[in-house]
Amino acid sequence: MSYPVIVVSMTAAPLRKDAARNWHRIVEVGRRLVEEGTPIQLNDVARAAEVGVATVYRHFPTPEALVEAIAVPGLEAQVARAEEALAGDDPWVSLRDFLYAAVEAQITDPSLPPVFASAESALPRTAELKERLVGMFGQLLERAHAAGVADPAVTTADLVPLMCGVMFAATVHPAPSAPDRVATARRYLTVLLDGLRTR
Amino acid sequence: MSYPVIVVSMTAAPLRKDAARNWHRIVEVGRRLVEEGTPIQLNDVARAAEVGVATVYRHFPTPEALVEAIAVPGLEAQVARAEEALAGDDPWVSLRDFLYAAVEAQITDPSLPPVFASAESALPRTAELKERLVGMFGQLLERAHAAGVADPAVTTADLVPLMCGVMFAATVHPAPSAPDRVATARRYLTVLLDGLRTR
DNA sequence: ACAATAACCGGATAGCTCATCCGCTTGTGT
DNA sequence: ACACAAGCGGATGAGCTATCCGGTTATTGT
Repeated sequence: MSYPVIVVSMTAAPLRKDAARNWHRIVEVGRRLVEEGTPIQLNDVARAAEVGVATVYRHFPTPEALVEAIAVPGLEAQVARAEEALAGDDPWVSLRDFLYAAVEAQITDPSLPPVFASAESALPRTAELKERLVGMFGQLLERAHAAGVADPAVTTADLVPLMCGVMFAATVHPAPSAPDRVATARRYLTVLLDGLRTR
Repeated sequence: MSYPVIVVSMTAAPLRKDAARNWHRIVEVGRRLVEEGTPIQLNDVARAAEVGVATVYRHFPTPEALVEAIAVPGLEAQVARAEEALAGDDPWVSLRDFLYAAVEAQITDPSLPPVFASAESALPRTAELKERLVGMFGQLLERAHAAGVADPAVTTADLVPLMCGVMFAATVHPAPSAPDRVATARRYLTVLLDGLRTR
């Protein structure tokens, strides 16, 4: 998993040099742990990052907050994809392809699912990205509704839960290899899309 | 939530009188906790059941084991329903109605979802019930396949994960009231069934 | 009825994880 | 160079888990 580095203009916090260094170390370690599927324990993160425990807790009050920070590049990538999708002209194809890409991203990057599954965010940056993303989800679905190709009984508010459901279904009894998990998730999404499409 | 009492002929263990009494007390407390959504802590259960900690751990080595014991009546009820469904003559209607009932049961009885979500069982009784149930799921789906009304791309092995996905989708951002949650779950199952059905 | 004995009880306790507090250090602006 | 704010880190206590073992209770055979 690697994303293009995007420099964000920090509106609020001009972090001190050592603080920034530690922040990066912590996120680095966190990313490694998330990737290998280890459940995140903040004290362990501190040790692995060669940083005091309090430093970790200062930056990230809970493991979820750390996961959110780790998820930010992935969320940004999704936003970019959603923008591309909205630029497409076939509402159904745009929606479908975006959702396939989303599912694949969520399997590949294990920091994403928990962020979508939890209702509120610990980090403002994540909250903002999620909100934008959900908005774009909504537009994509609205377009499909307007074109009469998507079941109007399924609303914008349903889309995120349904996608979480697909992810969950594909990982409850997890397939051994990552490619298998992607394939399974795609299959389940196909079923969902079939159910979503009007005929 | 209440089920008819079904006396099971214990093949292996004729429990001593006091042991049986404690077992019931523990399960009773456990059921109450599960119903009110409190995460199960075995030491708390012991205190609430007015029983030693070791007694609880002896009967149920892990919280999951206790949950499984609590889920048994619910599982038995599902088996009964599945048998009824298999007695029906329209493959699609049987499958559909059974799945609706299953979803409703799983929302109503919070001990059920974790049992289906975890791959292996701590209690032999639960393992047996789950196995039977999955087998009947399979038959129901097979019949639908044979009648050409269900997408052959979705196999028996997919059915449980997909149902778990529906459950998850309906509870990620949980609706306040239980009836609302049931309604949501039914809606999501409708989408799944639409995607499952061949046209 | 009464041992003998096997099954069972229960709580004290050791090991472990979590998260906070506070004395000290480091970076930053003047 | 100095002052001071910002940040550091680990010792520490609170809370939870699960085991061990001395004592108790039911059961079985006579």
